[in-house]
Amino acid sequence: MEEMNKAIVTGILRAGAQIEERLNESLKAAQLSVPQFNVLRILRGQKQRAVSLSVVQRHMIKKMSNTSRLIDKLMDKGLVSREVCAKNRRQVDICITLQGLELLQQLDSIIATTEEALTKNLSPEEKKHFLQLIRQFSAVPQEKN
Amino acid sequence: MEEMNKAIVTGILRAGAQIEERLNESLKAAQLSVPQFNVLRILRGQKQRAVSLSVVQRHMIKKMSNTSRLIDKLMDKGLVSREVCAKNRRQVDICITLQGLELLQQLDSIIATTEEALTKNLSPEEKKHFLQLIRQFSAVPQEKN
DNA sequence: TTAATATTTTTGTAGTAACAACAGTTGTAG
DNA sequence: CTACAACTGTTGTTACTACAAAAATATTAA
Repeated sequence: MEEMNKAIVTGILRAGAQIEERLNESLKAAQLSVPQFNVLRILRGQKQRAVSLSVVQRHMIKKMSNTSRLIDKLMDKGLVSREVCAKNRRQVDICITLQGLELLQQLDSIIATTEEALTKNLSPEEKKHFLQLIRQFSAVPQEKN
Repeated sequence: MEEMNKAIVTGILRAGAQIEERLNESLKAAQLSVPQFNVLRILRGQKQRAVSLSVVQRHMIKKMSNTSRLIDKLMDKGLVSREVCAKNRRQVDICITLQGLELLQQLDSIIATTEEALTKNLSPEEKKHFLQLIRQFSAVPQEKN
């Protein structure tokens, strides 16, 4: 059983490395790193609403202590905007720009193709089952931070 | 279906991040990073046999272009030895030291516990099935490098 | 043998991440 | 109102990673 646990853990790590590698390739032309791309998608998910840094962090895959500098890079590229929140000046309102939305839209089909290629070894039935299991794996009993 | 592919991909990334986080905690006391730990296990898997850098790289989870410097760190800690290969002086023979083996042995139970905790949401049956699916996910048609 | 090519590892460089310390703003208690 | 604590985000520092170029050795061809 110990062996099985280890095999599962390394299997996930291996699959994750494989995914990151492919995504990196797909994003290279757009000069985006995987975390940057994910932040853009998080912001798009907020439907144009400006959100604070902490909200972005909560949605990120990795905790990432320096999200500030990641946003800096996206700012430099004109993909997001950032301004001090009027209601609480400790916070910053972050928002995806039109240019950011356009870039994402352009990447959508590329990424969809990559994701399809990555999952091609699984049949639709297997995908469904796998998704259920991977979610169960990551499920947290309580606390949803 | 596109949505399902995306959900699977992000699910794996999320699970992977979760695993790395836990492993990092477990290895912190030993001052090892996850890649360093994995290299040590790879070397142990070779049963004391000295192996070249490229062999280590082939077994690593991430390609990692600078394995040299990772090995440097392990050398500094006295966990591995490295010497120029006698038969082909381009290569280096890398070998885990006794001290490295002892450290691994000491970590084995800690890591086993961590891995068990990480997989606790799955029943034995589900683990078996999940392992089969994750392996299928990562399977490569041909080429086994 | 010499030159050209390939293989294996190392190193330079720049970008990215982790951790902790810091600064600015807000809330609360006296 | 002032002082203290809490919250939010930024910055300093150090270490790590990726990519490409370099160095050292081996192999091949002329």
